[in-house]
Amino acid sequence: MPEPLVVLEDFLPYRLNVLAGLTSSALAQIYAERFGLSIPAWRVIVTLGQYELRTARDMAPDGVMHKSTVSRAVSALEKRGLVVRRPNLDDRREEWLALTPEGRAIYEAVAPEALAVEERLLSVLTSDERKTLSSLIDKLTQQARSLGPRDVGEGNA
Amino acid sequence: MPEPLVVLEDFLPYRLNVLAGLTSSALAQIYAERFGLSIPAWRVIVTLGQYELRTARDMAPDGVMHKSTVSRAVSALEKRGLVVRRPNLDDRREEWLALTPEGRAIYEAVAPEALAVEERLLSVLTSDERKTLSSLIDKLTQQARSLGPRDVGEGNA
DNA sequence: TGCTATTTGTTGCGTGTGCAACGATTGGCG
DNA sequence: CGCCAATCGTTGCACACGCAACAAATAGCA
Repeated sequence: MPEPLVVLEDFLPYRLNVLAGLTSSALAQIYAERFGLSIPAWRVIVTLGQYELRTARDMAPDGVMHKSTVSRAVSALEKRGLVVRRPNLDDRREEWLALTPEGRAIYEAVAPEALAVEERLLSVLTSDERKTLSSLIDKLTQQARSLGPRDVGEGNA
Repeated sequence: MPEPLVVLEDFLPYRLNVLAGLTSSALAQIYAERFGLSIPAWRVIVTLGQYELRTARDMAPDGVMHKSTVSRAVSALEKRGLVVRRPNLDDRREEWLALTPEGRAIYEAVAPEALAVEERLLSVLTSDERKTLSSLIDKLTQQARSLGPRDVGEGNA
């Protein structure tokens, strides 16, 4: 009898989570089944492919990943010989991270597939719509950061 | 030296996950700290507040939540006296679920706060932008479903 | 210099999640 | 009717995550 106060399927955080979850699981399947990578590992790989040399903390700008998550992902990648650590002699608290040749090979194999999934997703949008979407995501993300300045981790709704 | 194949901060699945994670953690804080609800529990509560009478499987349309997640959330809510189960005599495999008065009270307390968070998020968008966003999310969600027809769970990128 | 606070990264712990297997019930079809 | 497949929901298991505490190193400041 009582009219609904919230309609879940119209609730923005819920819808964002459903969409993010769908895209993530599509990608995670590739990362895992094809390359044995977790999502944190993928993020480390792609960051090192992008920046060549980074510290563990740089992997999680704004606390998108928890530092313990990064630590374990890096350990796993190092054990597989995909990433190497080098001491930073200027600040021995941190370490420089870099891809090994094997790591780079995986990066060069995964990246195109990830981009292909992204492109298949975006294929239903026009060029203008993509720009609009990007702008809207930026606005919302910025606003969300200003509201809850805590760590993110994964996310539901 | 090698140019990046993927720029993570431009990668749509990543950005979607960051945004979804930020909004989720803002909401989860309210659910948990203020009402002792997990996110699956919140979804059950809001669904029952919306539909009055549902089965456990209805809580997870399209497999947005795993059925085991729903099962445990319902058990916890029943133990707290917020939800009741009734056998469905027409099909004794499933059970009808409904909010108790206490459950409804919590629903009526949480829902406005959740909507307030949503409104604060959306406050940076114009009315037209909100409609556009909604449309874009729908298009992408539909496309994402057509690509990977598996369960969702949470989601990263 | 010396002392405290801060930062980087690791690890133990508790918890929540997905998966797969299962019991119970129902549906489909010969 | 009788049998096998499919569906609803629960639970044991393994695993990943976040949190908090921690060690090591550095920064800030008197």
